Amino acid sequence: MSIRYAILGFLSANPLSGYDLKKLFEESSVFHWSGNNNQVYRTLVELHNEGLVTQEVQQQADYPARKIYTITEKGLAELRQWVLSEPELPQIKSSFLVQLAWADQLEADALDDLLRKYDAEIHDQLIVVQEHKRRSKTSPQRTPREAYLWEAIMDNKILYYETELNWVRTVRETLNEMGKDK
Amino acid sequence: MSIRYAILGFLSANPLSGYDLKKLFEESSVFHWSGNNNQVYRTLVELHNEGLVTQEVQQQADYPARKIYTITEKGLAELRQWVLSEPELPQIKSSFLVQLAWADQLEADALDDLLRKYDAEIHDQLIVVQEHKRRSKTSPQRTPREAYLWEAIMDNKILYYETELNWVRTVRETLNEMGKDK
DNA sequence: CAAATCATGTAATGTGTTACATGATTCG
DNA sequence: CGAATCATGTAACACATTACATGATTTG
Repeated sequence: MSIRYAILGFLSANPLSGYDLKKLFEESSVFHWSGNNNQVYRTLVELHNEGLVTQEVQQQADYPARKIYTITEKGLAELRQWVLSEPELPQIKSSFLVQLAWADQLEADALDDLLRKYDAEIHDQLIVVQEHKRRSKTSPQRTPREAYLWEAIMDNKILYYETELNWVRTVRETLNEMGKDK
Repeated sequence: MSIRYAILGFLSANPLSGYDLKKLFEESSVFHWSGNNNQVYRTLVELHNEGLVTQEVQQQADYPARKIYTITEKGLAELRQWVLSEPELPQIKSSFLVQLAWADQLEADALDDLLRKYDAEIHDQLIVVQEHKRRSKTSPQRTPREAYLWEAIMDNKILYYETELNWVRTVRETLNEMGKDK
């Protein structure tokens, strides 16, 4: 999947500029792109060439001009079609699990330190998404059902981090138990 | 993180050929690379140039020659250092959540269908990793602690899919409840 | 006899990040 | 007065996938 459908999605709620989209991606944890300019601006040019969006230049006094992109009928159709396409499995890249796989060479306390740091990182991130859900600004919320869907998406993230946190704590405890036996 | 540490990790247990590594990546769900030739063979050449592995060509009657790679002291040192490096947050790319975000345009039954398909996919994958854990072939298992670490890694995956499955079922039920009200 | 396996490798393309570049304005 | 914000865009590079290519052997 590429960023194009996420962009079409945002535009289906509101016309936006590249800069707006960039910020939406930066702020969001669900839309996993970093919000780098290169990708956003290039994709908008592509979508424009394909006639999925229209462009309107908005002049502003004392500020750079904004290019406002609006989704077309064709763009809406493409989005609708993609939303109906076969769901894919989430792709998880956990460099931490790879580290753990070869962590047997470490001393007990170095390993515990690693787990402690991972615990802290996950915990921080959990706070971030919980806070995010409370504010829930990214959501268009046009209908009650849409509001629920966005809430469910946030809950998915929260559940993930909660599960991860429980897991790492169990692992730490078990390893410490094992350490005592030696 | 790049594939190089995963390769060094596998080589720290056993000398292997590029083809062996490719298959390990293909079979594994934890090591998230697809096992494409390009990356594996190129990375091995790089590691060889940097002196982190040595290469030995093994001639075989009736089969193509294999290039067996063995990790060097320098390679082991680099691996050890990486294992101690700051753990990173897992990167999750869920195109399904992006689909859901814009799924309010769908009819109730089309949306339910989407959720049902996701449920099925996750369920299948859960079976795969559970089976994987039972066989647990990828693991070198040199010490009891290492055996536990590999088990914990498998459990992490299993917990993830279980949580995901519970989540999608709750979402489906809630949406069906909401549908009745109409 | 077709397909899969063994084993290597390259080409083309997709996807994503960081850093660079510009230039005015506003905020601390 | 330095840093951040607004707003656009490009260059270079990192990481990853699919497909192509070869050629013998084994399995269904």
